[in-house]
Amino acid sequence: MVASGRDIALLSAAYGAGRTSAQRLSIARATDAASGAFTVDDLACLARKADPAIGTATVYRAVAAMAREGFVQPVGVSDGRGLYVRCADVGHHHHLVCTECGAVAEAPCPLDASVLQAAGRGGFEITSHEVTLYGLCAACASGSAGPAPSSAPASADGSAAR
Amino acid sequence: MVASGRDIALLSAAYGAGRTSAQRLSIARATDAASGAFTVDDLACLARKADPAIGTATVYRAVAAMAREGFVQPVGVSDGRGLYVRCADVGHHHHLVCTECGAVAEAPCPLDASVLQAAGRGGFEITSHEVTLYGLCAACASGSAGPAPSSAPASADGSAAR
DNA sequence: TGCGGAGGTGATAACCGTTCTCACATCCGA
DNA sequence: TCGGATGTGAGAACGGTTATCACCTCCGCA
Repeated sequence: MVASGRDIALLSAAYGAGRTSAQRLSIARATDAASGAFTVDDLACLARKADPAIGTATVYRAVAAMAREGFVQPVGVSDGRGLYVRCADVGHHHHLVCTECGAVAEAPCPLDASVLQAAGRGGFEITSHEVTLYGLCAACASGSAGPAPSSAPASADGSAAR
Repeated sequence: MVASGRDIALLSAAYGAGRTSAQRLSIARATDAASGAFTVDDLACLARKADPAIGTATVYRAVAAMAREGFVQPVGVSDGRGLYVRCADVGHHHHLVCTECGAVAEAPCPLDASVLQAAGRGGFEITSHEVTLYGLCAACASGSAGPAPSSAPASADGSAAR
């Protein structure tokens, strides 16, 4: 495998201290190439452009490893398929999902301790939370409906707050 | 079918103005009997206590109809199975999920307009959002680990905020 | 009360995303 | 160079969900 210093940094960020391989590098690069949210299948297609022999099981294993490292984050389900996003920021944050083109941006946590405490009245002891914001990205909002990818997750799982 | 006035109200809340049936009544009652979050399979088991002949497809159709009416709400995925909760409040609200016993409580929306606007800096126009809070219910928090149902969704989909 | 159409039902097959298994290949430390 | 640990690909299996089809039930109408 031909890996530059940048690739080595990518592999270490994606898989931690585990073993590396050409396939895993292709998959890690595919997460960079993917704009917005992607399914395992999307990732497999992208990775196969670099290495057509990559198996489905390998992609699932790599995604699981990257999720374990926090390099990608699951953000719901689209059409019964798991949806992931590549997280540039490994700290605590949430996601803004464009319902038009599927683009995903990171957002700081909009909740603070007092808000969570108030929400947890009634004896609930809140330990973690999950926030996903849906709307239109700048490009889609300005009317010039951006290039909608074929796999655009119009709604992560249809359960957006009404 | 033997339906009291209360059952009629239940059916109308669950399925809107559509046609009713004994099976749908059993399924609507099962959502009441289910404590916390439930899968379609849980619901089918509960409904079959009243009517053992209810088919799987019927339960899926009924759940889809109830979700359309906002009578139940999807709250993620557990073990690849869709997870739903019965919503007493059809207005805008979110859910507190106990990671110990799977109990679900409703919580008022912890976000206000200014918070959402701040989160949407960068051109994102936020139209809706989804918040799920995880933690321990009063019973579990007090140490007397409540009765954990066999199907307890220890974590809705493992993607709770880190 | 009887009729007819709309729509719900149960059984079952099919679909499809995901996981498991197994033999083999590759990597890395000794 | 060797050997153990671990990644890989192919393909089968699993399991939740959906589609199909013939039949049944409900409801409005005359």
